[in-house]
Amino acid sequence: MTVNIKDVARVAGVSVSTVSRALGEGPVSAEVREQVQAAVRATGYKPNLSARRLRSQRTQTIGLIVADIRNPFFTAVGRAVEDAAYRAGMRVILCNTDEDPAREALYLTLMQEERVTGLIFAPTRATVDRLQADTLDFPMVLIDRAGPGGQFDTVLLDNREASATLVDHLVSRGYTRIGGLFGATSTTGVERRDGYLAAMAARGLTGEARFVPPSVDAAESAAAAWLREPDRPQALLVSNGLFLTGVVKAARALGLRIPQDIAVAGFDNEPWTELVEPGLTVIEQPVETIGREAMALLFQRLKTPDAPTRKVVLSGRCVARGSTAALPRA
Amino acid sequence: MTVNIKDVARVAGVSVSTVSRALGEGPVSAEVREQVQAAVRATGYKPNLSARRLRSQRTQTIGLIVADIRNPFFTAVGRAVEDAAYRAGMRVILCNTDEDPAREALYLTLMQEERVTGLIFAPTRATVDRLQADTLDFPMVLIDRAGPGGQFDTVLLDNREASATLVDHLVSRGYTRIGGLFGATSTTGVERRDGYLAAMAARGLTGEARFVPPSVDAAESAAAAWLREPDRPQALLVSNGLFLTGVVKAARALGLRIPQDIAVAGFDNEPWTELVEPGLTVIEQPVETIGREAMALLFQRLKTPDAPTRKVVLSGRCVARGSTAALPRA
DNA sequence: GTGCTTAGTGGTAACGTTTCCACAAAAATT
DNA sequence: AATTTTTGTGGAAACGTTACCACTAAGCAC
Repeated sequence: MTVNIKDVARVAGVSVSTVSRALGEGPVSAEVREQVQAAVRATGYKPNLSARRLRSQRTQTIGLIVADIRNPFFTAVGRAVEDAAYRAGMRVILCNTDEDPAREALYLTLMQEERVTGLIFAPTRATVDRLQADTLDFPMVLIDRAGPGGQFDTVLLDNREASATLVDHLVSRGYTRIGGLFGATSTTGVERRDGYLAAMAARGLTGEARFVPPSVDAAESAAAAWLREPDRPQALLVSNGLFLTGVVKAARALGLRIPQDIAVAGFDNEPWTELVEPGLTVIEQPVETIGREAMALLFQRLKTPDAPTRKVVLSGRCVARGSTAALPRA
Repeated sequence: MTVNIKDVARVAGVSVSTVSRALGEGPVSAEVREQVQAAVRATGYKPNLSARRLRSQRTQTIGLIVADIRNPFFTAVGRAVEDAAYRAGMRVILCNTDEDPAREALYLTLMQEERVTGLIFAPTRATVDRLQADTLDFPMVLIDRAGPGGQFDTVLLDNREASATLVDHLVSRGYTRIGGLFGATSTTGVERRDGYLAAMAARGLTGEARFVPPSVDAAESAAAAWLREPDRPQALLVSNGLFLTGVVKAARALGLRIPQDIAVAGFDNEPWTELVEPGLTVIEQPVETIGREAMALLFQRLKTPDAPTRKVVLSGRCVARGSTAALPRA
């Protein structure tokens, strides 16, 4: 049926092992290498990666488990991870969990069965505590979300700082009654909540944080309900790009103007946040850096398995726009 | 080192073949199956997928090659493909070509080496003509872009119709000087251009189509240049979601109001197109359907390899918004 | 009771590579 | 010139599965 290394060997008039060496490393005379390459071209030989992986015990595959590739944060990170992987001659297996712990568990065992070289994982709060380094046969790097202290290499945003930056920004523009909308399933949501509450307290203000399931629709209805309340906040701090869409939708639906009726500040500097009037103030996450750094940590770990665990904390950049324009003096 | 099927057999007190049968199909007594499962739990056995694939000659893997997963169209399609694949117990290998023919060729041979069960591919114009069914050892389904007539199963939008719908819509709102911005590397761009020109001609109007490389920045600078010309068009038809971002950016930068100074109609009903004032008129593509349908075609082809090639053409839905509001009578 | 199917099991040969080992010839060292 | 090292090569044993074949014991029809 399909041509294998034996066929190439026969055509080239050399042994199987010589073909293997000619295609990979190993001492082969220039003459023989030429013959082998010619035989490969003549036969249309394509090495079988399953066989190679089985024999060599190196899969050259890395796993990437995220909540939802449609979340623009994960889209960008995923793309960066894949670029880095393919550049290093590795493949990527991508899995979407939709923040469902059952699916996380499923994909985690899939990764074991694939014998991945390494894994990059953005876990929910529910599974993050169950994670045990010693049950895995490969290194794992956590992204976006914090794991149990010091067990895994991690790369994430300084979420407390970022939230505080947004609070400070809002307060400096005159807002005092500021509400916060956070993702319920991730440690990220919790950290951003904490940073928000701490910054509010430091200013002598009391905040109100609400948690919502991670979807545009959930954010929209939560925001709509909140904005209909008689003593609705003057400003909303919104924990991610999906939520931002929902919040702006809700504001529009209620006929509320941004920022006059409700100011908005959030996360993820998507192109459209600049375009929707009057421009949304956001924390820009260094998404490419996060993906690249995660791969770098993974490769480092593979090289030096016993090195101490590293945690890379990156700072976001505050992009101020019209959605948080200064409140007119009362 | 890592536990294999032999270890399980020893612990369960049965033969290797019995373990294999107990975990897969095949006649096994209830009692023995129970023992095997216990042994699997006790040993923490995880089957080695590389070995399984090599021996069974079934990789249960499908390839997905797209231009850029960050293009929201491909993000959504990709997600739908992955859902369908995992539901069928298959994995997905995702590759981004950035519309580069060299990378397309690279990934195509990668797919051969992976011995994928099937491939879903959105090729550039440059490679689409080179594609030969007989050089591939697996079925391939083309998405979004048309291939050489009748050689491959295909699922795509009715691009001519969609463009014509937008033209008709614009004309009915009073616009006559309508320009078109299309992607240079895909047949999609060409088809949308054709539909646009035909519809214009049918109305007795002459159109002007410009092609740009597939990136936000290219679209932005092309649009900016066009809109600075003295006899700039009244309306712009924009061939995809990435371009839309660029065009709106360009209009904003030049201080042009939408639709008073420049009307805009485009493709891809992203959430933000509703939010950016005054709302962008777009053709909504049935992205989930496209992904699911591609997988369905693939499975159908695997079941009946010799069935005639099928081409599924889906209609877009026109979502009219403020960016194409009626022109005041002159 | 004899033959015939079928469920359940074990042994073993693949699947297509890479890697280890042995060995010869050539090259480098003493 | 004798020796050690290096270079290039082939044979064969893995890697961890599944699938094929052979076989026993049990069930069934006559």
